[in-house]
Amino acid sequence: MDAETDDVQRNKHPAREIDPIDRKILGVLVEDATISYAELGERVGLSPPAAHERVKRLKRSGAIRATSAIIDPRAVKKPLLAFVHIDTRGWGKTPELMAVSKYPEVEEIHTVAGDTCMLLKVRTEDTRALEGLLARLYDTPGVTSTRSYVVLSTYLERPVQPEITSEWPAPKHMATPMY
Amino acid sequence: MDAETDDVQRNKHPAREIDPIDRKILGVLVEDATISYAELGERVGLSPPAAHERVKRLKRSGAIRATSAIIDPRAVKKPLLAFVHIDTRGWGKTPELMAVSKYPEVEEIHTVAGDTCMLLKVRTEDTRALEGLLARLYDTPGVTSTRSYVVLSTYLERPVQPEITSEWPAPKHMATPMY
DNA sequence: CGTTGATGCGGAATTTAATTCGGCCATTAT
DNA sequence: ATAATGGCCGAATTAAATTCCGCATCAACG
Repeated sequence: MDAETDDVQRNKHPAREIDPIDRKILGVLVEDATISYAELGERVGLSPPAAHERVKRLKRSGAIRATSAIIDPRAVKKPLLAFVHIDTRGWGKTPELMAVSKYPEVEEIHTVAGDTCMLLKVRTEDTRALEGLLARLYDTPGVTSTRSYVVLSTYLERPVQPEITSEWPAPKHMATPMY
Repeated sequence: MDAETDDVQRNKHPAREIDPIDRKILGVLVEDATISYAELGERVGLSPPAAHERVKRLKRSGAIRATSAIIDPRAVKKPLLAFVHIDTRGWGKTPELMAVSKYPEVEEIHTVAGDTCMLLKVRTEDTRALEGLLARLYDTPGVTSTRSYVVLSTYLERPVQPEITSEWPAPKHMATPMY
């Protein structure tokens, strides 16, 4: 079982390497998921049915996990963005800690190495609601400390997860690391 | 000029409060942006044209900022997720710092209060590429120190920004803060 | 080499959905 | 009271998604 099968596949069908056209398609769909296949084909140089088939394959293979509307947080009254680092006893994913994922304020939960065990991305109506969330976290068995980073302003928040690039940008500085 | 006009409006048209049906629509669209208006209307209790008009309005008002395909980071060879905290001299948004937003590895840039000035969410192919990015950051004038949190595993990553709830979940613990 | 099978493509046809239109009802302002 | 507005529905029209073939390319295989 090679890396491809183990990684991307895992969840789904028979992989098949992502080619440059696929990357273009992904790039377009990240910007607008409701584009017509006619225009998508236009932009990537394919006929509408061909573009359609590519997209179907990308969905089947799991490369496209979902399509989603990007909501303005202010419109749903959750303008406050914060990152919360949590230290826990034992570093385990206990049921109590997992229950945190059911809080609607919590947008992401990751575990990271080092002192900080968990890292949350949360959105709330205001600092008062953030404090309420922190209170609930401290009530959660296993939580020993938290540190919050309240976002003052956001310069960049790309439409979605990874940035798609057709040609790989040469990381110029990588040739001369300085540490 | 009231808060609504100042906040949500700003970018766009004549606001008009988001009602429970709008919230339901947003919730559905966050889960799947390519659903047909027929089914959307079905789920929120409207006819297809009515649902269509609601969505158009939500887009015009800016509540729906965009639609996007959610890509599996492994499919585009960027399986490594990390959060990078950056301390800078002077706390200013200099052109050099803003140029960081052009790095394709960088998915989000926020400024936060406290010692840490900037907070980045980045995805790279591997730790080597992350180091390359850090090297570039250290080359950026104004950067004094960085701290990286490499994500070991992700428990939750909701399809998109804020969690949409039709009825507000009562924050039980908020009545008894403990600090 | 020639053959076979599989894959990806484009054009045309068909089915389905998006969009427009007109009229109705409720709420609000005059 | 009544006019005006906004939001909805059902029907009609337009546009797009999806299916259906036939063709070309490539690779494995005889």
